Amino acid sequence: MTLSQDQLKQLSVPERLGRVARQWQAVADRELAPLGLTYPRWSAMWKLVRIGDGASQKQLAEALEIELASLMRTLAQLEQQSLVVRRVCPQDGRAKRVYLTDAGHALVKKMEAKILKVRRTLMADIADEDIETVKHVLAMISRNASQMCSEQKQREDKHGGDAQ
Amino acid sequence: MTLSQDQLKQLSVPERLGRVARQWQAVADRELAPLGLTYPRWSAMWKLVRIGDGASQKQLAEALEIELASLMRTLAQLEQQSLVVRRVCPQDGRAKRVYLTDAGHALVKKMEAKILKVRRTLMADIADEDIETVKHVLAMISRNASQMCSEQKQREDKHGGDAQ
DNA sequence: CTCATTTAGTTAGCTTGCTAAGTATATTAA
DNA sequence: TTAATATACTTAGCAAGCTAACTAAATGAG
Repeated sequence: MTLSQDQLKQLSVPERLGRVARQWQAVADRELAPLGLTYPRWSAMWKLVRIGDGASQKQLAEALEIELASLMRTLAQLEQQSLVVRRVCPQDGRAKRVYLTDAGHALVKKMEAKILKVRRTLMADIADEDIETVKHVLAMISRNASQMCSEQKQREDKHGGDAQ
Repeated sequence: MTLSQDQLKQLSVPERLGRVARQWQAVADRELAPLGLTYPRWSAMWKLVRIGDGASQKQLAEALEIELASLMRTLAQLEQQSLVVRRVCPQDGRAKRVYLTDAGHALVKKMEAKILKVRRTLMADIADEDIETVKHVLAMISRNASQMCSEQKQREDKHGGDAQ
């Protein structure tokens, strides 16, 4: 797990992203484990509070930037732990709204300090303006990736779609 | 897959890391798919060439920054595709050295252009000094995470190890 | 030399991301 | 109204990271 400066230098940016993301997740996971939560579970609850209790599964998935299908399992687990409930939306019979239970709300309160602690520790000694630069660069990469991705899809449609 | 600037702003740094890493990997995966390769497979071959054909599995895993156990599956697949072979090291009967086959070498040559294309595209319009900043910040986070991780482990050992 | 410890590799099984395919409800067009 | 399409959810199964537990070879202490 320990990663020397030299080792890190040999990795290109994209490789480092995945590596550091995994590392961050592992640390957070370990910190939140005593509450009986894993990274995807608490992050779903945390995000739900931020976008508003009662959001639809679809909205929550979008906010978390994961596929709806990926969210299903996590919500099922949280529901089984009686931390959230899903109820059909009265306005739209297809949609289901997600609500924290009382136990869920209580747990979110306990989570908060730990999440902030992890974030503060991992970001220690990093200048604010450097963080802004990182955010900016990540946004650029993300945009470039989205663009390249749609170009790739077009290409595939061309080749698969018409067999000229 | 498309990610608006606004959406991205709502994600905190660690969340963005995972998100962007997954995006990068998806794009690269799609680009390399015509060669019959997935991200972990070509990146193992690519790294093997860079650290030297004939490195041990252990060394390769370290260079890739993944666990040896995670590498096993990938190497087994590559071996089945006849792109690499694993042979017991004559100097150390425990270790196995990994070598590219002729087909493996040929494929690496084909990969190169595509990998560089992806990297160039995703990094387009990003200033070199900003990239340096990103590398630096990622290294800091990584170090902070390693440190926090070992503290967490110590805590666990304390609690589990001796029941004082 | 012999036994204990370390190290490299391996297997098995978990997690959580993904895509693809299916169902039920809403919406739109004819 | 009815049929076609779109949307929200769901299920099933794949991919590749991880840890834990095991084997076999090497190393080191006595």
